[in-house]
Amino acid sequence: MKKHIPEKTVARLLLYYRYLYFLLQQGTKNISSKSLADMVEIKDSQVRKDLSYFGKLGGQGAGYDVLALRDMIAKVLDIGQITNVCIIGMGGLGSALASYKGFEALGFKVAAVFDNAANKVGHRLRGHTCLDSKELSKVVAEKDLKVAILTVPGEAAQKTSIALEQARVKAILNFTPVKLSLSKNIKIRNIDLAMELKTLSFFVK
Amino acid sequence: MKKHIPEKTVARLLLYYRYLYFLLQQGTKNISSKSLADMVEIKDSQVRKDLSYFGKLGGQGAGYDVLALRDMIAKVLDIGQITNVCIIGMGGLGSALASYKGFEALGFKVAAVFDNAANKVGHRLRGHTCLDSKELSKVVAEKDLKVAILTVPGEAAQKTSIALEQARVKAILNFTPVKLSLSKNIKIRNIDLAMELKTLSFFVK
DNA sequence: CTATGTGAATGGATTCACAGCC
DNA sequence: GGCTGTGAATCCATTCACATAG
Repeated sequence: MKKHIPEKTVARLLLYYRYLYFLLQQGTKNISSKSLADMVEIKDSQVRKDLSYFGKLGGQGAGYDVLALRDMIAKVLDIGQITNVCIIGMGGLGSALASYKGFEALGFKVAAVFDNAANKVGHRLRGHTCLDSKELSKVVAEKDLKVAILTVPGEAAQKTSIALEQARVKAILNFTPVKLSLSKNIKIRNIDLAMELKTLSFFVK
Repeated sequence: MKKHIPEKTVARLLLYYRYLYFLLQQGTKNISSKSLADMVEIKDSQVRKDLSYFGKLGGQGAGYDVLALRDMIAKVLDIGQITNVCIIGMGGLGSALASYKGFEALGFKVAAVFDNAANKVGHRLRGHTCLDSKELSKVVAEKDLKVAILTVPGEAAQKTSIALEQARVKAILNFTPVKLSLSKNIKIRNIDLAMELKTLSFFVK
């Protein structure tokens, strides 16, 4: 039971959640750290350590109650709550993410999409009316958006991210290969798809 | 100058490469580990440690030669070589990746795309004729594909990944939220977009 | 006797600090 | 003097191992 939770642990909680969800559907009531660890292909001690950040959850000698554990994780991760997000840059990737089912499944709702190309602004794209990037500040404030997904071309990334910061967004999921320089009040997570592919293929030898 | 190169180092090499490329265009001939580190927002010692895996590259007291360094990284990472990849699952995400410019920029070429839906197979999608997943083995062998991008729905992931293994693919970039169970001869890299978004938004509090 | 919760040990990556070379 | 290359020190995450509760 500590205060600071590592990022890796948060990521694993979600994996646990998915399996617990599945187990519940099957009617499984109880599970040991070992069984859960096997499903995720990690060590049982890792599971216990991760869970220990959140207090005593399992009866000793008896494993964990699946329902209680799932609910605890759901609460910690705010699963069940809807979180509104916006997407800036409706190119191929942005458009795909605008209708990505995986986000919905975790309670994310794409509440606004932006672009600055005249042939996109004002048009329906993947169920959303594309807004002009100029309206970012206004819309972010109106809808109280805290998280943005950045899928603009690299050249526009830094400029757009400054606009996001000014619009008081709290976090950016950055799909551009550009290192964003912003104040550290704003949390950034980078996903560089080409880099992932390159790193993967490097080890194929 | 060691033998085993950490994955994190490989990922950073690509960042260095991008900046070196840019510096060359500017006509910058020489750079210190400190300047390069500042651009990437890491410590200078990290840069030197990463580079030291590949031998002595910088004149001591004199920094690194931009051109030589860029070429070294290009060689290590096979930049300039075309690497053919395939995509399995032409939903929204798969389609977006099929025409993703970032891949091209690093020398990846989408050489085949697959799906098993009757309304997709045989049709042109993003410049590629969608092939039937049944032909995986045949096409992978013909085109000597080593890397696959997996963007099928979660339910189909494990089954499809087995087909990929049988087709002798060497690496999979897995966009499904499913933990693939395969032999360890096959290298897997997981990108769970919803998890990334969830992990990011967890820390917004 | 079983399986948790957690300090202690390990392992890996990052950072420091400085000897060595330009 | 300036800056690299690298062992040593540090930091953080994972794993071990065991006292403890049921």
